[in-house]
Amino acid sequence: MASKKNLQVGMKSSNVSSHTAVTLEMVAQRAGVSPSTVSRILNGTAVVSALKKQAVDEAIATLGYVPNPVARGLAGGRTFSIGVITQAIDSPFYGASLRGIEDELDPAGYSPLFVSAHWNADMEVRHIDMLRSRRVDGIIVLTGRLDDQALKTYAKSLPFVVTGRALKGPGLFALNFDNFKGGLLATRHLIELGHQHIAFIAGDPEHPDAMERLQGYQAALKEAGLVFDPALVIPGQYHEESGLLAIEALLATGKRFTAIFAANDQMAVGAALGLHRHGLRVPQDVSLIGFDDLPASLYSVPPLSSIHHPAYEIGRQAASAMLQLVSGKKPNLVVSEPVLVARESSRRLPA
Amino acid sequence: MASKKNLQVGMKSSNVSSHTAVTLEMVAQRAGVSPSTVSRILNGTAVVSALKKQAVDEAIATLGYVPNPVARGLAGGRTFSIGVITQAIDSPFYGASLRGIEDELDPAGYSPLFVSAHWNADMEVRHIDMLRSRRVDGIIVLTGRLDDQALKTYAKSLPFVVTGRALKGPGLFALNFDNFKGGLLATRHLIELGHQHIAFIAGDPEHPDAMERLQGYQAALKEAGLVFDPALVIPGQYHEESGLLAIEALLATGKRFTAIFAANDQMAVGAALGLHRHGLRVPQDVSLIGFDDLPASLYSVPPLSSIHHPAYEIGRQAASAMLQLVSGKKPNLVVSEPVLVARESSRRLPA
DNA sequence: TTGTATGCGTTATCAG
DNA sequence: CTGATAACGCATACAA
Repeated sequence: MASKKNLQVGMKSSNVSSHTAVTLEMVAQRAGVSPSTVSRILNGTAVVSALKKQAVDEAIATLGYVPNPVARGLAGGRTFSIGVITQAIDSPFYGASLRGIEDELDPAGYSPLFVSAHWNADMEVRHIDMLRSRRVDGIIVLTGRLDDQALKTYAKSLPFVVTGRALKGPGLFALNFDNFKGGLLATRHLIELGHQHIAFIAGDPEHPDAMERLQGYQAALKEAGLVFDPALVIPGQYHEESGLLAIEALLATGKRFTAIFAANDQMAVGAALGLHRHGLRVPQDVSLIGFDDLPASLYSVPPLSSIHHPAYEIGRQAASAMLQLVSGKKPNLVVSEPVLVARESSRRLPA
Repeated sequence: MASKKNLQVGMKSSNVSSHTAVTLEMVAQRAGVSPSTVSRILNGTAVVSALKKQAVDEAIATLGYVPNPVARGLAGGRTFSIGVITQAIDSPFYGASLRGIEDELDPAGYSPLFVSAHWNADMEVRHIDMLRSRRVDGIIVLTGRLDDQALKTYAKSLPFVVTGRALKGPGLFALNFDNFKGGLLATRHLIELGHQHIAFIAGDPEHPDAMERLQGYQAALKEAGLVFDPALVIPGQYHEESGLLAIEALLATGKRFTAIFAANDQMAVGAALGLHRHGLRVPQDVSLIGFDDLPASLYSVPPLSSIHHPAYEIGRQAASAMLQLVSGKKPNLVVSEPVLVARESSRRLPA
């Protein structure tokens, strides 16, 4: 009993708990049962008499016992830790997902182990091996670069949850977001505002989602009967610098454009600065819309119109799916749809 | 032996490594030595004959042996994992520090265990307990809320590295940043530009660093012979919303001001939007400077002047210090000084 | 239902 | 210098 101990030792009351060296064995002794019984109760492995369960629960409470995840891991049991492979630990977009994962895992007693792969498939493999050597109970991969087949193979021996792709397989769950539709919505928005010359700042062609957004853009153009001009599509790399550079490239073409759709908010922000540098005002001279709806986009000048991409929710869902996977259930989740968030960076084209 | 098994099963070769079940014992057998010897070589615990070392190294290489951190942890050895307590896993500022920590720890074979305490001392305590139960080799606390005494007590049983405070103690290393000087530099910059009515958007009074920045602001005013007007100091919470609200509050006072120093970039960005909403241009009508120099500040419209706060470096240094601490050395690092980064949001006051 | 014995992969403590 | 042997804390076949 913590209070009793404090009394005995006469130690100065403090919120610093001395490291709990309370073992399962001690609990067993206190409760007058065998260690296995305690283990059974802890894991629900088998049915035990209500009486003993009582005693054990009490012992656990008074002793303040907390299982040692390390020992559990070694014994072949679970480590209660989930590996999470993100691309950059400081990404403004994935950051929200990480928070979602953390929020979902924590109450369940699981700890996330975050690692960054920097868009590098080899590093992803290295990290997966590392995570397995640490005996994580499962791995969540946020938009990885690993090919689907490799992922499927991995999933045979360890639960996997992946975002950003459509996949199915045993021990594998995928959460895909409709990037095509997002691209469609963004472009439609601009078109409905009267714009007919819409430039597109593309994401890295290596990213499937970037390509899907481009296709959405093209589809919207087509359904509106507008011509698709490849010269108005500027390549980018999903970061601010790309947006800035894209404006230069765009202006250099001499083509007319009254609106820009950037494949993500970071590039949109860069584009806004590029426009500003050339004395072009947003939205008076050029309408601008991004994609992802980063928290910061609400505070850009002017606030950026965007396509909401529920990163936090996706994180929670991925973690939730993982929790179900590790407990043998089959995840059953629907990912939310992209939705347009019209703010001040886009406006109707003056007649 | 993995290769033999593969042969038997005739399994398709793939780049997905089947989980390395290569144990230290197998290495020992292959090398014709005892497990203890292998362990010694691995940890440099004792001197072994060059000959045996050769054999063991070879066995390790050919077998592709990789130590099991979990077993190491249980055996009382190190887990090669470092707990990192940040305040929000998706903070734009701390994100850079996390990356620094990751970059420094990874090559050393250590893994960070990131957890968020959300500026809550109780949660910090909970996380520390959790991390200890996971047998981390040390804990890095990024600007925690825990009181110094508690931290010192914890550090007696486990290496701690803390940022954002000045502390000393056994097994404890603190990396403090000179926020006062930063505040001084920012304000001086504005004064040198001819501004005499400088508002200050303060950070949360609960944060010591926020108070230090305020003091720097006051000191700069004083050394320039300018009067300190408390009405020009608006409270804030370090987030964008605060900046936005601060502008309203500032304007409501009716006081004159030609420049604003926000205690961090996030509030500066919010302030920029607030100014924009009132038709006030930055920097033509109001000069603005932030603090922290977030990566995104380079791309705000206009690019934000700020005080560079080397978050990434601090992360690396914290991790480096931890690495030294766990290996019994005494860290010897100097934290870099704040430096002014003048961009386009601040300009000379027209005569 | 419950207890006993064994093993998980390493490190650490002993003897030699 | 090196090799047995005992923990580390828990889960789990195997017995009872």
